Amino acid sequence: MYQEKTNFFHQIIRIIPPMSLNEDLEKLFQTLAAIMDIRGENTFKAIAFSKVARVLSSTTADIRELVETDRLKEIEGIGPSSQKIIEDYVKTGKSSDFEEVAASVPPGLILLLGIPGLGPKTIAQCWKERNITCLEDLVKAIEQGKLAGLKGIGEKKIETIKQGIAMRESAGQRIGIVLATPVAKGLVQRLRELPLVRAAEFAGSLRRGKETIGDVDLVCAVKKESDGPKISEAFVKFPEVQRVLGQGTTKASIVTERGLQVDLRIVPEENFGATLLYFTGSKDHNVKLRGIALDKEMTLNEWGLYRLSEYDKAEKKSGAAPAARPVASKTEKEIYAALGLPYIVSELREDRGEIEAAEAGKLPKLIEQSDIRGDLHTHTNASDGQGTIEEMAQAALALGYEYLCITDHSKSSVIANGLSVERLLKHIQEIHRVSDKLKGITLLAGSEVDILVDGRLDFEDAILKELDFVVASPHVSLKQDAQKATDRILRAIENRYVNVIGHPTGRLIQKREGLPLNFSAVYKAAAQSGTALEINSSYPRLDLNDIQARGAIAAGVALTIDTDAHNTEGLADISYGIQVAKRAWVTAKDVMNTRSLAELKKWVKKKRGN
DNA sequence: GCCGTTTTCGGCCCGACTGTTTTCAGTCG
Repeated sequence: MYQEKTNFFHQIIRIIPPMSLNEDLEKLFQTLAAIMDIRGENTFKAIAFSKVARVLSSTTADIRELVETDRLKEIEGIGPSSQKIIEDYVKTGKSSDFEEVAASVPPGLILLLGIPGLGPKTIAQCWKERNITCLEDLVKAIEQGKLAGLKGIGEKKIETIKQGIAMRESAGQRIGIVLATPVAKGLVQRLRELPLVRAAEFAGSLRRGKETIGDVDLVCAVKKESDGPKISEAFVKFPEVQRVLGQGTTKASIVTERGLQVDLRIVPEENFGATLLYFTGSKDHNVKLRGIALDKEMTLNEWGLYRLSEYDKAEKKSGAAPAARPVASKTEKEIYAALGLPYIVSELREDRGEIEAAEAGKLPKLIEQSDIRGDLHTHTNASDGQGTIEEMAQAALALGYEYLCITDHSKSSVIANGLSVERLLKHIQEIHRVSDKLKGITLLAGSEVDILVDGRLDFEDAILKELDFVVASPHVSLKQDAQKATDRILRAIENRYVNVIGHPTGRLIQKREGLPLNFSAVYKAAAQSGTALEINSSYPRLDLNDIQARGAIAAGVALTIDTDAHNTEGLADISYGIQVAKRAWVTAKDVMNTRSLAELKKWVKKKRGN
């Protein structure tokens, strides 16, 4: 049933959007969904609009082009109403349909939906019966006791809302995976060491490899239900725990010293796979799986996959598995199999076509860390790194790499102690000298040459020519407009000595937007010239991101996955780049540093044209 | 609002928890 859509998706994926339009429309449809909720319209209207928002946020299709060629309606989830809104917006920069709806609800109410414990029904009630139209009104109403008397709202509810507002105001923003991953892995390790524990994993967006997360979800399996309390008891006493938020027989919730909230669920081992699947998400992925289950007259929940006929008759009590024999529940793999699907790795579970691809037997064989044969973007103490050439080489050797490219900064990066031409030429010799000395690994003499504001490079071609490999990266002037930024990167791509564009946008997660590139043009030039784009694995770069990297490979662009390591430990960050690559559907053949050294050299030579 | 190889109308994923209730509505993930 998804075949046709899948084929279409593969066709349109070749065209890439200017990000801002997609983001604008995403926000518009999110708002529309929120308004539907507050107005109390059919819930499925809101769900339909939020689905449009999500589809737009995760597509690599060029919306403008889809509008021009009248193919918008071919995207699953976009019906006539949404189509009209998108078309109007693309053509005129606004949508009268949207504005009309938006005018029906005070804009301040939409922000209230972000308060935990406060939902659309209550917000609508506050608005209609107490004339509350924004956060300030709400705070005042609570202070003056004006919420009392509303149907279904008692003292406790008001207290919940108050706490929700406070929580939102002090809300720690989302936490980077680079902080959360070690904590989660440490806790999982401790759980596994407990005598009664049969299995433990982290779930949630952390397991899906998202770049930031809200909290950490852990799932832990025990032999029998009655073991739960002991695990819960032990968990809240782990040394990382700073504060205990809640502790029950099947779940516990704590905060670590860095303010990271961790929720633990404890289930019998026969339900472990179902619970892990459920809490790994994404929600949209799970919704689709449940739909498939229903098509097969089964039902999927956090306890397992059950035949509807048996499930309906079974006795159910809260907090325990239903008294029916599941079709599958112990492992995720068994559940997917029972649904007629191959196993889908967690990084793909975003409802971005993975279920349709799985049904069609077209899931890609994703890249693994073990496919990486070398790192092509690393620094030493010659510029702003901390290790010597040899120390970096030994660390790369320990990772099993065949080659390592040393790419210290170029002369304009003064703050980073960038190399002058003279220093660079000596550095090249030194890299080759160390390489000759070492067994088991080859060092390439490279440079991370600055892409200057107008796209010129920081070294002349005559110098670049002396290098084995060139990474060109933007470091300054990262607030250019789209035209200037794109021209700048295109000019660098066209240079025959440039092999990779390093961290192409220069963004920093949660800190800096980066260059607003016209990716469609960048991909085209990169593919035609034989220039790779980098997935920079160091946090908070992760640049390209998952959507951009997926667009790149669909456009036939080669990638590299590098760490930009500034010390020996930094080389291990490759795992984060691999996660981004997996989320981008990247296979080993899409990535240049999975190739042998000979192939890599051949590729460099080809672009140089000699 | 969106969708369709049993449907162009009538469905649309599921359970836990909380608070306000006396059988349920709202919120959340």
